[in-house]
Amino acid sequence: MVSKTDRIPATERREQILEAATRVFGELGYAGATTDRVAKAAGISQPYVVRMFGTKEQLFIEVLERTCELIVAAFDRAVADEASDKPVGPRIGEAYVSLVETDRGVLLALMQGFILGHDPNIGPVARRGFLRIYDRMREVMTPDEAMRFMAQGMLINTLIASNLTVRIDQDERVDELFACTFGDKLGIVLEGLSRSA
Amino acid sequence: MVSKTDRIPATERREQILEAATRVFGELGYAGATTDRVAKAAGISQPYVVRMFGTKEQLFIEVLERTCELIVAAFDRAVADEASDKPVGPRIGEAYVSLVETDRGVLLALMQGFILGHDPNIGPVARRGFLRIYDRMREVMTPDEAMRFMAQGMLINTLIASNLTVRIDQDERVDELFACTFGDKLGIVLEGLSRSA
DNA sequence: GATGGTGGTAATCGACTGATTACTTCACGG
DNA sequence: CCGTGAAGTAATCAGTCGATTACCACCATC
Repeated sequence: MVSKTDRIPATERREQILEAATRVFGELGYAGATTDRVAKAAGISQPYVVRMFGTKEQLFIEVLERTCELIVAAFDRAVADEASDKPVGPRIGEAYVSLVETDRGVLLALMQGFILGHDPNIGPVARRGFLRIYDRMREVMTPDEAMRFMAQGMLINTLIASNLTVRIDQDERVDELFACTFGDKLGIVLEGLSRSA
Repeated sequence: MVSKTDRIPATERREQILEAATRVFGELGYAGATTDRVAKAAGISQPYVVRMFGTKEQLFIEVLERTCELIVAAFDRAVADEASDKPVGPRIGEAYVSLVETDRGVLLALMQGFILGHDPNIGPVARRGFLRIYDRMREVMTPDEAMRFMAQGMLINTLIASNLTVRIDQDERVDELFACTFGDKLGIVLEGLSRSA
C-alpha cells in the first residue's frame, strides 16, 4: 500500500532516516529512543530502519558521526567567512548558537553521545568526535581559549537539553543566566524559540 | 536464604540503594539502567528496589535530588571553610573537582538528569536542581562568574562522562585539554584515577 | 511477458524489564 | 509462645522493543 511518490532512492531515504534519528535520539537518548519512533519520524516502517543500518547501535553511531561533521562544517564556514570583520572566536560562537536555533537535534544528539563514553562500541566514536571538534578549535585559538569555548558549548547544550528555555520570561535567574551565556547572541536563540513555538 | 546480618533497617537500606542507583544511573543513564542492576549493585533483590521506591522513575528522581543536595552541601562547606586563604571561587572549584575524584557517580547522575529535560516528570526536577546549584553560586559571585563556573562544570562532566580519561598519557590533545581544564587541580583528578584503577 | 533487482511492509518472534503477587524469615512486645 | 509487623525473596506476568522472516509492488530491459 505504497503510493508511487513514497518510493525514494535508498541514498536519499538514508539521509531522511539520519535526520529523523538525530531528532529522536537527541530528545530521548540512545537507550530511550526506539527504532519504531525513528521510523515514524521518518515516515517509514520500523523494519526498514533496521535493515538500512543493521542495528540500532550502528544507526546511532552514524548519527553521531554525522552530527560531528555538521558542526565541524559549520565552524569551517565561520572561520572562512571573509565578509565578517569580527575576530574568529565570536564568529565560531555565533555559528554554534545558530545551530541551537536551526538544528537543535544535532547538539542534543552529540550530547547524548558524549554521555555514552562507557559504551564499548559507541564510546570511542564519541571521544573521536569530541576531539575532532576540539582540534578544529585549536587550529584557530589557544588551548585556553579552546577550552573555554568547549565549556561554553557544553553549558549551552545542557541549557537546551534540560529544557530550561521553558522558564525564560518566568524566572529571573533563568533570564539572567541566558543573557549571560549568550550575550549579544541571545536574540538569535530567542528568535529560534519563538519560531518553533 | 538471608543470613542474619543481611537484615538492615529500611532507612539505612534506602540510602544504600540510592548510593548504588547513583552509580548505575550515572553510568548507564535513566533508560539504559535497569532496576535489576541497581538491585545487584546494592546487594538485594530487584522487587525490593521497586517496592521501596514505587517506580524506577521515582527512584531516579530521588537520586537526582540527592545528588543536588550533595553538591550544594560540598559548595557550602567550601564557602564556609575559614581555614583557607584562597578566594571563594577557587575554593568552590576545588570542591567540585574533589567530587570528580571521590564520587564520580554524583556528577554523572546529575548530567543524566539534565539531558532528560523533556521528560514531563523528571524534567522539572532536573531544572529545579540546576537552578538550585546556580543560585548557590550566585550568592558568592557575579552572574558572569557563576555562568563561567557552570560552563566549566559542564565541561568537566562531559570529559568524565565521555570517558576521555582513558586517553590521558596517550593523546597529546587530551593531556593539553585536561591540563587546561583542571589547572592546578589536575593532580587531584589524576590521583583519583590512579586510585580507581 | 518473463525476470530480476530495488524499495518497502506486515507479521511475528524472542529477549528483556518493570511491576505484582505470594510467600518466607526474623525480631519483639504482651 | 504467640502473633504481628518489618525485611526480604522467588516466581511470574504483561508489555515493549530490536530483529528476522516472508512477502508485495514496481520498474527496467531483454
